[in-house]
Parts: sequence; C-alpha cells; structure tokens
Amino acid sequence: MKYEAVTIKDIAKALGLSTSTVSRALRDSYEISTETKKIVIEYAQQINYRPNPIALSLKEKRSRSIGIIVCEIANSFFSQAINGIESIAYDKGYNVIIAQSHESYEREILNLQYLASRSIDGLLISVSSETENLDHLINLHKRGFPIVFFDRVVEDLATHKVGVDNYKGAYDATTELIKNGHQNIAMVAGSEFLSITKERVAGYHQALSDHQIPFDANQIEYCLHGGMLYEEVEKALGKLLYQNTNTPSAVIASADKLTTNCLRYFKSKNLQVPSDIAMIGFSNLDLTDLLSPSLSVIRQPAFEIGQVAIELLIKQIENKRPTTEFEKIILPPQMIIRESSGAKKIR
Amino acid sequence: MKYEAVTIKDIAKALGLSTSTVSRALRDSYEISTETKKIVIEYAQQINYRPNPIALSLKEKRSRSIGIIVCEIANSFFSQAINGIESIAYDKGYNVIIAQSHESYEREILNLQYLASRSIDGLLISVSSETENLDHLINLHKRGFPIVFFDRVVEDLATHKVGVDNYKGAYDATTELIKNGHQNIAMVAGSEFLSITKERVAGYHQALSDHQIPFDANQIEYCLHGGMLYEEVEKALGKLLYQNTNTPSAVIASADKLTTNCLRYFKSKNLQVPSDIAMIGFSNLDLTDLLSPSLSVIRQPAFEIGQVAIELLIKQIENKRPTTEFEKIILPPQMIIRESSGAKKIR
DNA sequence: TTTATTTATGCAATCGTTCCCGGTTTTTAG
DNA sequence: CTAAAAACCGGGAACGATTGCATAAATAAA
Repeated sequence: MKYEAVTIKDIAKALGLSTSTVSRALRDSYEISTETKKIVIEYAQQINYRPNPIALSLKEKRSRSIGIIVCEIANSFFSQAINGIESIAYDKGYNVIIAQSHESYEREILNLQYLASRSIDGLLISVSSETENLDHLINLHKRGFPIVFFDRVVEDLATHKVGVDNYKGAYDATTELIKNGHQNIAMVAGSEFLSITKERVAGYHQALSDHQIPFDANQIEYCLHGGMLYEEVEKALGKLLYQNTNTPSAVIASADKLTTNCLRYFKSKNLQVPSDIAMIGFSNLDLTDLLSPSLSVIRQPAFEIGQVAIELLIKQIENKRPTTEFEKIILPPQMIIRESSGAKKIR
Repeated sequence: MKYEAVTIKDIAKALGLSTSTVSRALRDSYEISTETKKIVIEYAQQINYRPNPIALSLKEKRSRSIGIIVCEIANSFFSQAINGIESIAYDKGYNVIIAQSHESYEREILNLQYLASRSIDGLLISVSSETENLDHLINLHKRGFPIVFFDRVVEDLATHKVGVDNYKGAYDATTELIKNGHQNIAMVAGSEFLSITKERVAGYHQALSDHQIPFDANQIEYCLHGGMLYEEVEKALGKLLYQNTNTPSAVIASADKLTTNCLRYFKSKNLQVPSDIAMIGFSNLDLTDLLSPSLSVIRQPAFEIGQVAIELLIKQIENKRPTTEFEKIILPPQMIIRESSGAKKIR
C-alpha cells in the first residue's frame, strides 16, 4: 500500500513552469521573480508539498540520521541518555536510529553493519561489555566516519569521548562506607574489558589505600555481562560473602543492573541492609528512594552526557575539514546518601 | 567530513562492464552468465560493496523504516514494548525511528510531522494522554498510510490495534483487594481521554458491583499527565485520602508512573503498606519485587504487544492491496500478588 | 539603432540503483 | 545452411531534488 506524495514535478506541471524554477522559488532564490515565487509557494502550501528527504539525501550524500548503539534501552541510564541525545538531535534536524547490543559483541558488530548500511552520518556508541576487539570501529574510524563514545569509552581510538568521573564516583562511595565504619568493603564490578570498570575499581582501590585499609583482591568480582544475568551476580556475591576469609560488611555495585541484582540477592538470602550488609550502587533508577531501606547511589548525569555527546557528533559531522582535535569530556557524578550505606550492625 | 562509499559504477568501470550488468549480476539475474556473475560478486566482496539504501529507497518509494511514537522511553512498559518491536523489525530489515511525546499533544503532532517528513513506511503509536483530537492521525490514515495502535488505542480509527485486557486487569486487581477484606477501594487513574483508562475504570467498577460494593465517584481521581508529574498524583491522593467521607483502605494505580508516584506519596506521608493502605498497581518495572513491602502488580506483556504490533504493521505495509480488514488483538494481563495488596490493619 | 547588461526562466547533468528495451552473439532446430 | 531461439550484455530512462550553464526577453547605455 503506497501513499503518493506530491513532488516538485507536480507543481511544475500544474503551474506550467520547469522544475528548476519551482525548486528555486521554494528556496527563495534571487533569480526568481517575486511574482513567480508567490504563485509557487502558495500552490505548494495548498497541496501540502513536502520535499522528499530521500531524494535530498541521495543528492547531498548525507542522511541526516545518526546511529546509537547501547546495550539496552530498558536501562535507566541509557534511556535517560537517549532522551538527552534526542532533545538536541531533533532541534538540529537529525533523527536517531537506536540499536541494542544486549551486551553481546557479536550483536554489536551486526548492529554496526546494519547502521552503516542504513547510511547514517555518524555514530554514538557505548560499547558492549564483551567488546575487547575494536576492529569494527577502527575500520570505520580510519575512513573518517564520525564516531563519539559515551559512558563506556574506548581509549585506543582518537575520537570525541563523553563520560563521567568514574574514579571519583567509586572513590566517594568507598570513602562514605569507610566513614560509616566499614572496613571490609567488597566490589561487584562490571566487565573487566570496560574502561569504566577499571576506573571504578581504581577509585575504590585508592580510597581504601588512602584510609590505610589493605586491598584484598578477593574482594572484587567481575561480571562479564554487567549484571544483565542474575546468575552471574548471584555467583559473584556468593563468592564474596561466603568464600572469603574476611566477610565484607559492605558492597559497592558498579553498575545499574548490578545494583538491582545485588538487592535481589540480599533479599533472597534474607540479609538486612545495611545492618547485615551495607551498600552503595551506581544507579540511575528514579526509584531508589522508594526502596527500603532507601538506596544510597552514585548517579550519573545521563541526560547531560547524551546532550554533550550528540553535540560533539553533530559538530564533527558538519565540519568541512576532517576533525583532528578530539575532546574528552568528563562530567561529575552525584552521590546521594540514603539509608543503605549506613553503619554496620553492632554485635 | 565525508566517507566515500563504493558504488555499482565503480565496479562496472573496474570490470569493464555496464552498470546494468553489474546490478543484475549482484541480484543473481538469469540473464547474466555464471562466469560474469562470479567475477562481479567476487570483486564486489573484495572492495566491500554495499548497496546504497537511499538510492534504493528513492527508486522503490519506500524507506524500510517505521516510526514509533510513545510518551516516554524511560518507562519500563514502553522500553520493553520497543524491545519487542525491534526484535521483529530487525529481522525483517526495517529500522525504527523513535519519537517521544512526553504526554504532550502538541509534541505528538510535531513528532508525527517530523516522522512523516522522514518518509517512514508506517507508524506505531501509543497516543499521548492529552490526545483527544485525532485529526493528525485521521489525515494520514485517509491517505492510506499504515498505522497500528498499541497499548493506548483509539477507537474511532479503523486500523490494527494491539493492547491488553485492561478491563480484566482492573477487575482482577479489584477483586483481589476485596478478597483481602478491603471495602473502600480508591483508584488513581490516568487521563480520561484514553480508552485504556476507561476500560480500567470499567473493570474496577464491575468488580465492585459484582461484590455488592457501592460505587462512589469520589473514589476515582484522574491524572491528565498519567502520573508523569508527582504534583498531580500528590493532589489526587490528597483528595482521595483526606477529603473523602469514607477513607479508602486500598488504592489501585492504573499506570506505571502512577504506581511509583503513589508509593512515593505513601512514603512521604509515612503510611505503611499494606497495613495503613494496601495497593495494587499496573506496572512493568522489573524491580517491584524488591520494594518492601513487595508490590502486587498487574503486569502487561509489553514485549509481546510490541511484537504483535510490528508484525501487523509490516504485514500491512507489504500488502499490495489496501487493507480493509483490521484486527484488534487483546492480550491477557498478568496479576502478580505480593505483599502490598494484603489485608488491612486490624484495629 | 545597436550593443551591453540585467532579469527570469529552462535544459540537462547529477546522486546510485533498477529495469525496460534493444542489440549482438552463439546455439539449436528445421 | 539458414532461420529461429536462446543467452548475454549495454544504453538510457526513471525515482525527486539541486544547480551550473545556456537562453530568451527586457531594459539600459552608447
């Protein structure tokens, strides 16, 4: 079932003009008489003429659409970031095509191929937690294709990058727990491949060290799928809580899904937060205040990250000359202290 | 910054063939010798040729992209529905362009114009809570443009529709509360414009009536913005709980955002659930089990709704003849009973 | 009146692809 | 050995819009 749109030809025919005249009249060219312009514009309005963006794309070799690859849109951080992206993209006449990797490297590659074949003008990506090899991105990048990384950035590629100060987030969280009397603090971290994981681990590490607390490698468990799978988190927490010589009294969860699955685990084991085990999690859920105990969180400015990222991308796309100077923008995280990070039980 | 792709012309020139031959060889036409085909296909593979989808769209008068309009993607129901939509769309070679109305009628119209100007092949829409006038949709529909409604369907338009049995959902929820001894059950409902609201109210109504509980119009409050604004919910609950002759002992929240904002209100007023006030909410959050008390919910099969909707849409798009028979598919909701719907306090 | 200049318009190429029409060969049949 | 039929391939129009160039008419200057 087709729906026939009116074209410039229809106008030309109806008005006894050539298509070039009509085109020029509509773009308000100086070479067209005011009279003709008026006639054309009025008629175009009357029959509700809209230029065909596909024809324009073909001519101009640009689609005015940009691709986004994230692991999951049903994740508060990413849906908020996408909101930020959209808010700017719309204003600038770009549309966004969203693809989900579901934390799978393979699907990320598939998505990329798909988006490339849809001739997007640029890419916004937060890599999957499985992504270690970057050839798929390097290939595009080498050919001058605009790519901006957000949140999960990749160091080995010279592009614009937008993220949050993960080091500080983890450092602050750890310090807060220490201040509340916790000495054995475990961390449930995301995929080891991700730079954000490394930074968060480093922040945690430094905070311990700054408070003369020895670092125990057994206190960190990595989850390749970033908490997407409950089983993964269950296994990690099992190890941390029950197979350790010094049982932690507090846990830091370093990603949205990890945080919720930690809570789920504690609930299943009937562990009281924070008396049995305290916690702070990275989370952008707007529901953490409703949990009981209410959850202390490190929150990322997701909306702003999205906005900054798309602005950089569009700037690069619309640049005439190849971009050589790339920016790396780091926004501050926000720590919200509530009940879950409280003091440990006094025995 | 441009990135030059290889075209069929490049292949033709390199191989000393015409573009028509190359085109045909690539599409495995019978008029091309096996030998030539082999040469062309191999060379194309070697230089990594990809057909330009924009040129194809122009020729075929279809973009292979479909538009989605929802109120908010940062809403578990919709992000799950979009997941369902994408899962099918990708397989069938369509991409989706997502737009958010943020529950605003005006923005819905803007989005629609934008999507139409991006020459989408079809539209999937869940109307905004402000949408009462349907002219913008009727216009498109009259011109034979494929539209499928999901979740928030609109009765006055003959198109495919996919939703959930809202009547049953509300009926079951109400019945459950009655079974637990509640006699004064209030409802915080969404926008009165929406058919889903009407259906949910009707189910609630019928359940009361079936249990010989008189219906009190003061026990229902409507929220135009569907719970998006906390103030709205606050006001509604204030009326229900404190300005009523018979104070309700239980509340039904008829949408995702209403549910969470109800909880937020109860928390702010220090009301214990379910002893002070019981509740069941429509919600697709995958976190409701973690709340304490854990939340009893009516859950919609969001993913499936998305899948069914996109399947109907693609079927209609790819139909040669105009569609005349439209389907209305109603999926069953799922009631998950947890703690929040429990018995009232015994005084 | 003749030439130069301005003004207003049309022609045709272009973007990448498909496909209708032809046009050569080569093969097969009579 | 010729006519018909395959088999194979190229030319060019088309999709909708833009744009450099050509052209015509109208006006201005000489």
